[in-house]
Amino acid sequence: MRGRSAEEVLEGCGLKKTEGRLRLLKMLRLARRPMSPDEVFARLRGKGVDRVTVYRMLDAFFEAGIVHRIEAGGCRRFAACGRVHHGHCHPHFTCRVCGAVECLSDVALPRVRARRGYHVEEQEVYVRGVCARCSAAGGGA
Amino acid sequence: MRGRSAEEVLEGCGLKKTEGRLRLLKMLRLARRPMSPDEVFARLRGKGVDRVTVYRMLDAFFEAGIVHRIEAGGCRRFAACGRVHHGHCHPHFTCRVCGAVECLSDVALPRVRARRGYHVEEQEVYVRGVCARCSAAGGGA
DNA sequence: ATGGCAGTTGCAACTGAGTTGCGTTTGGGT
DNA sequence: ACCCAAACGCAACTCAGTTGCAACTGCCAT
Repeated sequence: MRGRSAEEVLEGCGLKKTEGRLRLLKMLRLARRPMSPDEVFARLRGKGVDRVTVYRMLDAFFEAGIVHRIEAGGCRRFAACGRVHHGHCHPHFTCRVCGAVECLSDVALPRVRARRGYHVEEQEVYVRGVCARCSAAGGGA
Repeated sequence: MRGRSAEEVLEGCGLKKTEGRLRLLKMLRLARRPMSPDEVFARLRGKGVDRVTVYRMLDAFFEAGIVHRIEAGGCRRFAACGRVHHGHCHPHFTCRVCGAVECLSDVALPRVRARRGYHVEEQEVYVRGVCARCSAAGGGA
């Protein structure tokens, strides 16, 4: 996925290249961290994009596998952080102080072994704590 | 915590022993699997317990550390599954077919190492798939 | 035992994320 | 250029969870 333009990515998965989608996809790729639908909507405000459309675009991206979805921080978040597909997973870190969410793409993820008879399909790991910036600012106290 | 009566548990953490709390705590301990506030409310229906009170009792139990809270399956769930305290964690399994959630208390949980400067406080692991019963019934197909 | 009060509860109204229905617009294949 | 499924905007709705407030009740001190 990295190295391909937003246009190519949309084309490659059969999604129409509308102005809103291109804008959203580029935004997510630049953000490099999971964004909530609300954050997305706030940034698109004034561009004539509806709240519902944001949800639908994000869902479409997720369905197409070009974005991954996490549930951290009380609401859903979406991220385009390379090599994304269904079932893919890496840990996500949520800062208790500033609320920021990050993908720990570089952290190895040990898979839980299934119990007898169980069929594991995907796995998510959420880590909560204080991020480096807030720690340095004494926010962890 | 195991081996102590519900009354002793409440007493031990400074919570008043009201009829509703005792009933709820006993229910959670018998359930042995995470229950959503709604499931709890459904079971207490007719007992004159308000929906808001259910939320508040669950929060109080969680604050007191006698119950743990997970976010699996789109809504919050609470479980009293022994040896519970803040920051404690074990994987939780959600069945894609029947929606049931289980604690995998017996599964070893490898901890994610923090990045430089980060301060990890708690970690949750969610596993999604098909449970043994649904697999056997062919639900995973 | 009883009096007081902080902790707890019930009710009603609210919030905020996400969904649904439907009529209109538009990308892109022919 | 034409057409139609896909995409969009709007409005109204659902559902989980929260807040404010008045009434009630464990439980501790007297």
